[in-house]
Amino acid sequence: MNKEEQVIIGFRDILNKMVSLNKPKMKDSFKGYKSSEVHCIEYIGRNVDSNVTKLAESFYMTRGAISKLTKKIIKKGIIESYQKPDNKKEIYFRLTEQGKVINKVHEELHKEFQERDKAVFEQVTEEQFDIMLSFVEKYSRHLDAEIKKQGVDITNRNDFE
Amino acid sequence: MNKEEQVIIGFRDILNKMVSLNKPKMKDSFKGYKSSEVHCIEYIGRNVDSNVTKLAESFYMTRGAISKLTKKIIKKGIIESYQKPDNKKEIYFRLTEQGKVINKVHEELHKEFQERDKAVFEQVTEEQFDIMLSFVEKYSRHLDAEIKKQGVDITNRNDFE
DNA sequence: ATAATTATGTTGCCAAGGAAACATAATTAT
DNA sequence: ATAATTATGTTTCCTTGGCAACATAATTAT
Repeated sequence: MNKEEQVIIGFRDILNKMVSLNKPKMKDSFKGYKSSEVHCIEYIGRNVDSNVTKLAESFYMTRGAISKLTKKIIKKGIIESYQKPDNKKEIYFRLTEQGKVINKVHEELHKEFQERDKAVFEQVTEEQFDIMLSFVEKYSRHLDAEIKKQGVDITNRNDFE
Repeated sequence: MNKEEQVIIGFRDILNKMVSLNKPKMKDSFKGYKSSEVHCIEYIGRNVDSNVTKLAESFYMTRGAISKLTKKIIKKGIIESYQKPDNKKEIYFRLTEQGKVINKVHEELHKEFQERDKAVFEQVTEEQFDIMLSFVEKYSRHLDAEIKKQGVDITNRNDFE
């Protein structure tokens, strides 16, 4: 296996391991809420005027799936939808008070995860971070260009190559 | 967003974009076979004495899911199972002739993907690769240790934090 | 030797999410 | 101004895969 593959597969494994580790904790902290729901809350908490399309693009999921997910958490009273007077098409989401509480807990958990992995990141120098970020940006832009070239819809599930 | 997050989220996006790009190509090349099936074929082609458990660990999926998946592609005649005389418990898989053909096509496709992204990787120096690989290895080992510490089962789905 | 534990694989049930068809609003072309 | 195209969101149908209970084989403890 060459180094290109090693980097990609290495990061895929890291991401999978992080999920394996974080999911049970998430479950404990958010009795009654699914992790997908919590992610949704997180995104809506961070981004004003979130809508189905933006969520779908960010999560690499279909609009259909997001539509169902948001409907479910609206019913639970965690988020609410609203529209703007000059646009009858787009439907935006924001957190309810209850949602803000959950988001707070989630942020705490995030800090706990960062704390857990601090030892690893402390060993990484600024320069090394920049090298990785530069690679990420270049590769991401390259893939964006290819996606555009081939007219692909990126809103699909993540099960990796 | 700090650099730690940027690196992780950046790689997550890259992986998702790669899937978005590769999936349609896979579909075209393997009419009748799902991408999950092709991955399974690839793994079995590369690793002798593959079994349900090893596949599950490699794909971060449950044994149950792999059990169903392998049963399906056995029915299609792409792989076959066998056992060893001294072990009545473990069931191994190998490619059939038909499976080998598919695997060949898949390898070609892989080369095509590498060719597509060559421009990006050519810009990465050996030293930069090593920095990324060193990070990947350290982080991976750290997560392994945490997983062990918490007694987590890693065979679960990949939908990222 | 026997019992308890662990490893491996399978099955049924259920939830999550993709695909595609659809409805409606907004934008662009003519 | 009108038609065609594009963007956004929803719904139905179906597949995938997790979960948990289970069966059986192998290993370890007693």
